[in-house]
Amino acid sequence: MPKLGMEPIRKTALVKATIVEIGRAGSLDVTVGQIAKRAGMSTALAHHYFGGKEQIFLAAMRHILSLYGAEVRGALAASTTPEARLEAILLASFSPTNFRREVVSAWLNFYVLAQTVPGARRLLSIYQQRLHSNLVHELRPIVGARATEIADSLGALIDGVYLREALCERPSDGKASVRLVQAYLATELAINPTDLTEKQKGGGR
Amino acid sequence: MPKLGMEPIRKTALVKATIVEIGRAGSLDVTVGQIAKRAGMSTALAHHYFGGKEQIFLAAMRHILSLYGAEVRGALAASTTPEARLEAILLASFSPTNFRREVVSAWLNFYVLAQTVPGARRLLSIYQQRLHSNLVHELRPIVGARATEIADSLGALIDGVYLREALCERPSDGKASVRLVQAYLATELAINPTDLTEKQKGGGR
DNA sequence: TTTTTTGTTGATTGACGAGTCAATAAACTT
DNA sequence: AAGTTTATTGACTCGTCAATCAACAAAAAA
Repeated sequence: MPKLGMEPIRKTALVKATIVEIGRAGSLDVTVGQIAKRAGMSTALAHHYFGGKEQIFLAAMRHILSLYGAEVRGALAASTTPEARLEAILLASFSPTNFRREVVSAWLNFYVLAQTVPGARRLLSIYQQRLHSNLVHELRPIVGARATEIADSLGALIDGVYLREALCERPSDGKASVRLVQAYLATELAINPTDLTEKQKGGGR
Repeated sequence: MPKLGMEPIRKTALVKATIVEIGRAGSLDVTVGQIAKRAGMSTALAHHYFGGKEQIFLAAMRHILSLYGAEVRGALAASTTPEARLEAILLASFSPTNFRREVVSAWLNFYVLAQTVPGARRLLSIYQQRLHSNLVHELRPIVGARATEIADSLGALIDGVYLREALCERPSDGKASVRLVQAYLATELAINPTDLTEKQKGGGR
């Protein structure tokens, strides 16, 4: 039955299966056999297309990251004001696509993977840098010099929310998470004008 | 050479070795052999005292958690005002003891462990609850009803900072982390009066 | 039609690792 | 002194799993 052009199909099947299996297992202790089985093929074929387990993992990570990236890009393109664009980034981060249980679990495990596999670390660094620069870009016009600082906090906060989501047994609640992060952001933005006004009035308190 | 009363000595040696090894490996893929070797004994002895790998891991987790707990308790006892006690909690969270590379890495991996091992999950839940209630207790007199909400954010933020610390290759910088979290806290506390005033003026959004 | 490329798998290899066991030895009890 | 408890380990079992290989099938190229 060898239809041609199987490679991309099989690869994406494997990648998706990998994410599901990692999500199910809650760890990277997932055998190539499990992944291959879920993807509907033999372990040999998985090795044939990817060469090794590590590369399967990296491909899965790349997939998650690119899904996330695409969603952010789309959301950004649809917004105009910095405020709206900030919200768009948050919304994308906690969208149903990215905030599914398995995905969050996979995400957490990729953090672990990044500790040992340089390739994984590189991917994660890129994601962090992009998030950071996106945030800074939108924050700058609103809060000026404090942009980087706030972006750091926001980044950490988002990661923290992900982390806690991975642990709690309730089904994911993106809404609540967005609200939490938005509340932080609102606070941070709300205090800024005050701060500025006070400074203009001449009174650094 | 069988001196008596070895059990506690060997157990703590194993626990410490476990944390070191997990920190070094950056994952839970650590063999009992590695742990035992670092602790200066045979694998058989490790099994003899703990019964199995999982129990060694749990003991290590309990150890980290109790270290952290002790430090928080001590810091709390030495402070009086809610503000000082809040700061004390942060300081303890990022103290050199708890914010060492290996410990942070172990911490991250315990999050992963908690996904699959109920015992680990229980331990982590206890930690989270305690942190949360500690924070709420100190926040309540300052921010009233917003206490739980802020405590949630703070908890997530702390975890997030830990997460990022585990990844970045620079040596741990507790100072900077405390500063980041404190900045958030300061913002949150600073805006509170304003918020109240606005609400009293009639604008619940 | 032969040949080559692409797809596919069952079976095998080789390594590694958790947990067990039997054996040895020193201390403590009676 | 004989027996019991505690400490300790080398050697072994048993399972698992990543990776490889040889072989087969079908489409494409020659």
